[in-house]
Amino acid sequence: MDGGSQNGAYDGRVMTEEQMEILSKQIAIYAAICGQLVSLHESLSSKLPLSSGVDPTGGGYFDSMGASPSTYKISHRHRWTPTSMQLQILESIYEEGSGTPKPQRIEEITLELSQHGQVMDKNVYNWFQNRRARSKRKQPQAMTTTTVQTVDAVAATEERSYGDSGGFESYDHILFPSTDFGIEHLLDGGIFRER
Amino acid sequence: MDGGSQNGAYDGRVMTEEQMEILSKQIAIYAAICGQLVSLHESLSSKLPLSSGVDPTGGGYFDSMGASPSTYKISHRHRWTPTSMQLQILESIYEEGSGTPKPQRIEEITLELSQHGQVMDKNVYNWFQNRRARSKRKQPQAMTTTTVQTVDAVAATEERSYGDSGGFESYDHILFPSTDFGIEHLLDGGIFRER
DNA sequence: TCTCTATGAATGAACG
DNA sequence: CGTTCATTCATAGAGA
Repeated sequence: MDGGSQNGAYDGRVMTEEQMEILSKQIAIYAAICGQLVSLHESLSSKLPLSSGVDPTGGGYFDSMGASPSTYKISHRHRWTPTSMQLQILESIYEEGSGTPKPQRIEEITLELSQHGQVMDKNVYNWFQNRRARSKRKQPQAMTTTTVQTVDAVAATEERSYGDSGGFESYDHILFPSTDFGIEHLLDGGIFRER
Repeated sequence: MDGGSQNGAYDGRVMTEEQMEILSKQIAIYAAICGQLVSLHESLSSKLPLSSGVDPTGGGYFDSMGASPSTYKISHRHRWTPTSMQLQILESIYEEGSGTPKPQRIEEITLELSQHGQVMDKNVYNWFQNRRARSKRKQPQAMTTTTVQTVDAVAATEERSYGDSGGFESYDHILFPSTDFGIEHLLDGGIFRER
């Protein structure tokens, strides 16, 4: 990336660290998703028995399933870490208005999440608990107009436009949204291209 | 694995309805994710990397100032650094016997500290948490100066052992995979575009 | 400059 | 539920 404006002692228009960080995160999620997408594609298009609990990319932190069944020492890599996908789903559900995670609902969510990585009910429960607790503990400390070149206030406009209809409960709801990205472009260019 | 089209003895190179369906599914998921990605971006881009997304507090980040005589860089967000004054106060309070400062107390302390530099209660909270955790870990080990490294080394070793099963344990591994997706393209087209 | 350490911050899990 | 503990990640600053 040429960056261009490298003239001078101070370059202002290249990415800031912050943006870089954000970008990284996005790419991370994007990459993870794409990986799963590919897996899904392979599974489905070859009509393989799509066994439950496909764990392609998202959650490799569990060293359980794998090489030696006899020597599964369940290394103490405790502490479940939600995958990007799982996080998205969880947040969606959280904002779904149902601020109260019903005990039965937990299981449903768990089931859904387990499609993207290993999860237990307890994890989901904890997550919601923490989430709520955390939300409440927000500091009334007013920001002193730090304005780190905050890009847009558009967030307010489009914010959570997806959360109202209870979308992520099952895939049926998101199967055919009004997509109109440059799909062909993407397909042709990168995702589906084999390397 | 290509054939096997069961409905109809027709095996061609064009897409079958089934495949079409699959593709649609994939695209749908992809689209949904991208939508959330944008939301995530909006959340993140306004402030620090709060991976959980919603933190409207806009808790401004700032840089330590005051004590350090020469260099104060206002542009570096991230990581509050307590001034020496603040440190003294904090330590005093810490030793005051109140091993666990109550949440309300935190605010008082924050107020007090803010007289000597910018602080947020979150910072104070974290400080006490870390302080206590740190003390506790040093105690049980009669480490005589050199042992510290040993322990750390062991820990480090154990930590670094992840990634064997495909490696998605932490973001580090998926932040920049060998992606070939035209990132710049995407950026230019949508995510980072201001509107 | 590069590395290593100290420590602020994030968060899953647990306690009352 | 609210609060606290434990573990881990990331980064600023010191040292080589």
